[in-house]
Amino acid sequence: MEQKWQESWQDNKVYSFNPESGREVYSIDTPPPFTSGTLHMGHIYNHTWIDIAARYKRMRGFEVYFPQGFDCHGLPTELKVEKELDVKKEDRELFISKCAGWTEKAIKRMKKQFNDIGYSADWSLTYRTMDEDYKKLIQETLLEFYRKGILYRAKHPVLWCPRCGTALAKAEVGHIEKEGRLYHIDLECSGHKLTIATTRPEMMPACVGVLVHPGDERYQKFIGKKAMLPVYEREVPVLGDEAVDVDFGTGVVYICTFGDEQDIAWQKKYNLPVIEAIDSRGCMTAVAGKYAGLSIEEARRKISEDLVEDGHIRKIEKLRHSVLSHTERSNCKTPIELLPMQQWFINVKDYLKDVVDASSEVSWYPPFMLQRMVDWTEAMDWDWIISRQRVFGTPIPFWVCECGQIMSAEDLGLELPVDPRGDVRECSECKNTKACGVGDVCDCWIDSSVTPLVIAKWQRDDELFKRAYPASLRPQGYEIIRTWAFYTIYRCMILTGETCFKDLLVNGMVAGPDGRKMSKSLGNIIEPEEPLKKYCADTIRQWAAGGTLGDDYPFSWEECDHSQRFLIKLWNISRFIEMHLKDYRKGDAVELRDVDYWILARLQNLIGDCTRNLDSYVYNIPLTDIRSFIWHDLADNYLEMVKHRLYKEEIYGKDSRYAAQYTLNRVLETILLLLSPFTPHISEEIWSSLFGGTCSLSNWPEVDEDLRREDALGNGDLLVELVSEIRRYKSDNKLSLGAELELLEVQADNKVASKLKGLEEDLKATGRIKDLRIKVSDKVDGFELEIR
RNA sequence: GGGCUCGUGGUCUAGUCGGCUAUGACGUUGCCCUUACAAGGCAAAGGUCCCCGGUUCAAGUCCGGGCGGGCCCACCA
Repeated sequence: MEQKWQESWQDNKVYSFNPESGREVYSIDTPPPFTSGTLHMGHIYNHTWIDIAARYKRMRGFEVYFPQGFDCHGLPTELKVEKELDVKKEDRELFISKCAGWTEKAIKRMKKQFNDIGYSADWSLTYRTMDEDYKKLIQETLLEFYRKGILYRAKHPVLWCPRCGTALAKAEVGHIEKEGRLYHIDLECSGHKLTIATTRPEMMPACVGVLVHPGDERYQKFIGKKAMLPVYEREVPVLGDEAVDVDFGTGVVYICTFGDEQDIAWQKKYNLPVIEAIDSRGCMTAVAGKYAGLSIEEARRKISEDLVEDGHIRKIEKLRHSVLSHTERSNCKTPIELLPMQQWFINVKDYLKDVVDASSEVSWYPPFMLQRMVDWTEAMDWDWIISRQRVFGTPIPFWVCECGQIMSAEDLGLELPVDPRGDVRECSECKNTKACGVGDVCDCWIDSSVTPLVIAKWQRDDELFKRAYPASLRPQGYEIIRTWAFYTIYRCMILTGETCFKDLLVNGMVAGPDGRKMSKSLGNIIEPEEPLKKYCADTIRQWAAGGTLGDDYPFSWEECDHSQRFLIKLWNISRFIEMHLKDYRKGDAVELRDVDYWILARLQNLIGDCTRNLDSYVYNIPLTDIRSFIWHDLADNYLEMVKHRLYKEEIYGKDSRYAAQYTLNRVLETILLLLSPFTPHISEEIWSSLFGGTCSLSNWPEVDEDLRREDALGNGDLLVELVSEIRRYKSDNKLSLGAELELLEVQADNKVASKLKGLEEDLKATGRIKDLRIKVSDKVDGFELEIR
């Protein structure tokens, strides 16, 4: 029946945002998944949390603003279109339309998957980063950054992926540990051998200096001299610098433009020339002489062979080291080169303190995740390279003339969005028709890092913006704190002067059933189709709710089994209750018994605990508590202890039966409400047949303090304990639980005896006892039983 | 190397402000069809709470040190 409810929710627009309701808006800045064509378990996990939050807040009386967008641009789509549809990038317009078409289909599939788990987003609010409106807004923000002087174009060594043929941001690269070689190469220096150690001999043509530590006695004498490079017969200065590690390799390092970030720092510090030895395809340039045109790996092999042959190599040792590689949002893993290139940048370095301040204003769940943001921000030493040499992306709205003049779409009086690629304009400076539209597109994070503005309709709908910005909640995984969270906080702060969200809910990653990170090589990947085929959505949702804030969480078939069994149990409980509520009429005067007060008191505690936890985005504990209450307190104990009152009105009286009905009705009503955010389908199904109306739009239950009676808790617990003793006796004596007992004699102290006064009837009936005797005795502590 | 985080029966897990016999699930074993449910119920076995030290009347919990995972960052050219 889940599909029935999903369709009903969608068709009747049950969860549509209503700006007229007058309720306080609770807006959710949901993560737009990349449109790969399918959701993975991580999405199921994360978005179930989001949906629980949305459903809970709705029941708490908020007007929940719950859009779901899609992040469309990206290299994987380009690669798929090239391969599957055999369309070439060079045919730009066709290529882009094919990418868009492919993405449309992907979104359709992914949207269905969202609906399959009972996702309560308002699909009329969906945004897609490839839409014209969306690109328009992105370009507006870029122009604003340009006007503020934060967006600039410059030639600078950039992180370059030779395989993907594009510049990358720091956040897109990481280190991969690899087995490499450390080459010890002799250089000639005033009649002596000076031996450098390097992992990259192919960088030799770009060598512009040799460095030693100024305190290193072995090499002090060389400082200020010139060293002769083998093969190239070129002299470079020998310099002394504190940053050289005397213990690594030979303690002599050669600096090349550019081998790593340290080279950039040294080149700047000593004002050394820049030699570009590697081109954008990852091949050696003309300066490499006889190695020109070779790939990096070929050149490395070749030059090391030549150096060995000529006797310049003293030693080659194996070395495990980390290689900067293209690791994020791509399975490319190609080593990164640092190439000086004209690129577009956004100045972040001058705003890092503001980002830290803004991040600190956000309430982080769990709080320690703030530290990750602070660490990342404080370690940031590069501006953000936003240009990508790709095709399917948001174009950068500028024209650059050969003379160096830059003109924005605004300068040209053009309406956004624009696609300047291939467009040539007259330069406003030199008046030549040589201003070419920028051929690059934006980094995907440029698209996605203004989602709080997009959803709140920034500069489009001031009324909505006032109510929906800052977003109430930003849910996301910890792996994109340094990207999505960082960039969003930064850009929205620049654009609005405000921190863009109030609460930041951080989830961990979904691990495989073996507890290890899901990966192809471990063969432990679970696709959502698999569990969704076997279990229903309310089951998967319970699994997802079991995760803890910020922690990685394994997928578990056992947990699904248990969750599924719980649903069946709940179904049977409600069937039982429904059966006994057929003739129940609400509103008559009710005289509750001790056991009734007991279950109702426990229910009040449950409501309080659940509310407290859900308010701080903790889901695993309340779900466990609710399930335990239903299974054990309600089903195992309460139901068994009131059956006699329900079935035998002629013995126990009409009032007693009515009190039990009243209690059952109230308990069932409340637990369905508590469960609704977690298991909306079954809650709705039972609710609709028993109570009418829409469970998930009802008010969240409030604690009734009058029912929170300590004495009722104590009395009920005593009854549970006694019943448990009787069950143990029957179990030990291989009797069925329905077997009648001749005698139960309770020796009780005064305290227990007085508690038992209101429980005798229930004890006798539940235990099937013919003769119940209670004797007050000061010899016992609590109670002692004699059973026959 | 730095930061964060975790370590609880065979496996996973709860444990707030230190407080009685350490929670629950899965699995295992025995028994039982209880006028909702055998996809159930009742019960049993199973623990040096990673180790060492400290604070305290009292430590799984707080502090210090160590060991071992995980994640992030930085790197060694």
